[in-house]
Amino acid sequence: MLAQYCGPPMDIREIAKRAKVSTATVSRTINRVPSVNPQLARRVWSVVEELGYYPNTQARALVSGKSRIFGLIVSEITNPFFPEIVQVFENIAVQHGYEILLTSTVHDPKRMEISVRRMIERRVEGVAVMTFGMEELVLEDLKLRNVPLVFVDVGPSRAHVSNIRIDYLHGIRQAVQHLAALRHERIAFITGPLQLRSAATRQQCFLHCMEEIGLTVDPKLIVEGDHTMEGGMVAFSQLLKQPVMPTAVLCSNDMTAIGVMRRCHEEGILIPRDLSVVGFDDIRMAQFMLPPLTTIQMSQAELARLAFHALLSEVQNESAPNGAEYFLKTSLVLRESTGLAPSRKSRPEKSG
Amino acid sequence: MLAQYCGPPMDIREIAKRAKVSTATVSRTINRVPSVNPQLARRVWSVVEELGYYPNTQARALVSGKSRIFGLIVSEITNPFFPEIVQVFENIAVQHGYEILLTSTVHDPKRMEISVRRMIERRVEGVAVMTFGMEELVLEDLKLRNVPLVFVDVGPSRAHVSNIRIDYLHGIRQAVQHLAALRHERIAFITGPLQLRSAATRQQCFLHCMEEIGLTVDPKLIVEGDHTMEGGMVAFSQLLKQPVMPTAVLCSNDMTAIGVMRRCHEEGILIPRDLSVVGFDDIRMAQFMLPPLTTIQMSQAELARLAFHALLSEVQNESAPNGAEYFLKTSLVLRESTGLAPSRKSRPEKSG
DNA sequence: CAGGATTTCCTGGACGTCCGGGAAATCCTG
DNA sequence: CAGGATTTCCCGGACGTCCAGGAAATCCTG
Repeated sequence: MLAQYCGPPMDIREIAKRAKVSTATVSRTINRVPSVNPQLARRVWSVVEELGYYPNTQARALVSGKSRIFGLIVSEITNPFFPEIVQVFENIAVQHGYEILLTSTVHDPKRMEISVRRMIERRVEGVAVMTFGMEELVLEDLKLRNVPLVFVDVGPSRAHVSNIRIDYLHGIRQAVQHLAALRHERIAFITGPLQLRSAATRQQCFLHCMEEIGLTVDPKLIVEGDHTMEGGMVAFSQLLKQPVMPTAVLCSNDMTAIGVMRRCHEEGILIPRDLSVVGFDDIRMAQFMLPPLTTIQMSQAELARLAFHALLSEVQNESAPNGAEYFLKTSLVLRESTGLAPSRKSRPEKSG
Repeated sequence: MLAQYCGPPMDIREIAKRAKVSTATVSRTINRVPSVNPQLARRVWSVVEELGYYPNTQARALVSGKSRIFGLIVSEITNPFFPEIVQVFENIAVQHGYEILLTSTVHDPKRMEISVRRMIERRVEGVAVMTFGMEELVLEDLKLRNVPLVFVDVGPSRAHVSNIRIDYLHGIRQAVQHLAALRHERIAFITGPLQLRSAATRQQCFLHCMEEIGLTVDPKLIVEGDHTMEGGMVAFSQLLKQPVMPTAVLCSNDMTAIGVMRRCHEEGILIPRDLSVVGFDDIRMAQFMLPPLTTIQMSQAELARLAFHALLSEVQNESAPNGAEYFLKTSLVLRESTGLAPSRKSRPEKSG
């Protein structure tokens, strides 16, 4: 039970006084150093529980030089892609006694700069940069201080800088071949913002996979989106202006695909009867769409796990001399937004 | 420009030495105390910039007794309701020089307990509890320490405990009257988990508003959901078993409504032709649905703002003696998931 | 130029914790 | 029971910063 004691000096000294031992003994007790007399330890513990004493992390951090905080930089928490990353990252962090300092730069360099400053001031032990290819200059500050970093896709090979390389090709190839198997030939691609390394890579993979199976890509069927739903709608509107419609659209991410679906709904285009749609990311929302979205999965949970362990092994000095590399696969998950290509003459009816 | 200097002791002492002043002067300089000679100040600043020095927050916290951290407890980050709260809360916090310690108890008391412990260890200056009516026992620990708290809906009137009271009635009344105006009479309600204070209140408001305009509520049309999409699907399946279908469904939150829409899609029930659906929360996803979901808005941004400022005025000792109260309105936003009630004769057929 | 009033700076301690070195207590051995 | 080897504990200092109080330098006034 917690006592009524409320006086300010609820510190290790107070505990020591009440347990009639020195502060050092209290310290060793709560840190479970074995060389402390069990009887004393019990006395200490009982006082600790009675007073509801919790050690002061900042004091600990100060003397140990370890803040036990990791920074986590994402581009936008409200982007449905990120919450699960945050969730999983936080879970694991807590399990390992770490706290996380979360920041969402809303693609704003100034916010990025501020957040880097915050992280340095709090003396984070490492930072996971989940912005997918925005190689930010401000991060130089962190590198100079030898703060371990982990990037996705883009990141220099350097000491204390790890990288998670994503195998976009695998999932995209599956998607393209899936569409091809369904007799699709005019396959459109809506890209992300091309300054994003990951978005550029996805496009290249698409082109590569099409070529691989001998399908030609009409350049007019490649349009640029911005990874938002609105961008997806706009991009798809452009596609609608084409003399010959594509029969399938592959999107650089799920939000784009959702925009496409929305636009289709407005236009009375039925998915998958008239058009097949494939997304990328497999955000949770994808399975909630009507129809549920076929998409290429890139496990957010796994990504978070990799990022955390990359940082953890850096701080535990198990680091590779020149930055470790981790790999994450992507793969197609089939749902209901893809179907047989409509024949050019007569549109086949959806069979139940 | 940052120097190549990388030695560990990058502290206030190092700056003092290089600027040939005492540490106190450096401290006062970076804290912008006016009583420092401008010439010295410039010398200090130039050294600070040159070395890229950032003061150590934990040392500051230790001596000042202020961690400049607020805790933020949400039920689930992956629940689309919360990311925007987190986003806005974080924004304002940073503007005020605060950091946030985020925790999502996944409705797990043990996780809640751990997170409270983490917060106490980091000596948070206040905690916003955004779990909507889970009055948690573990929070006693925080109250005992006089840590300012802010709750939504539920929370004792006590010193250092503020409350945000949500006016559910306003929005729900608008929704009910909107449906009534569209000739709906058999209106169903899918509740949330009833141990949640906010969910129970929403249900009561619904009943009240129906009675208010002389509509009777068939008890069979009140079914319990759990605020998830799956729960919404199950609940709606129950409604489908009724001899007479409702013509409209009001849901305790948007995810539930999305579940209903999904089930309708499977059953070939067209929204809004055969059934009108209204959600609650106005999460961003609501406008992405097909058709876009009519829902009752409870501004997440405003909620976050209120919560932050409640804590801020507590730490600034502008606190009301017995806990302040804040109020947040709700109101209907019309989209496309509601329409005229279908005539009573023709029941919607399953279209295959 | 003396004397006091200000301004401006520095010294020394404190915040809460942990660590190294050494002192005291305990045990074992002969 | 003496002597040494362990175990178990305490004292003093340190982490990086801020603050109180006092010393030094500067200014003003008569």
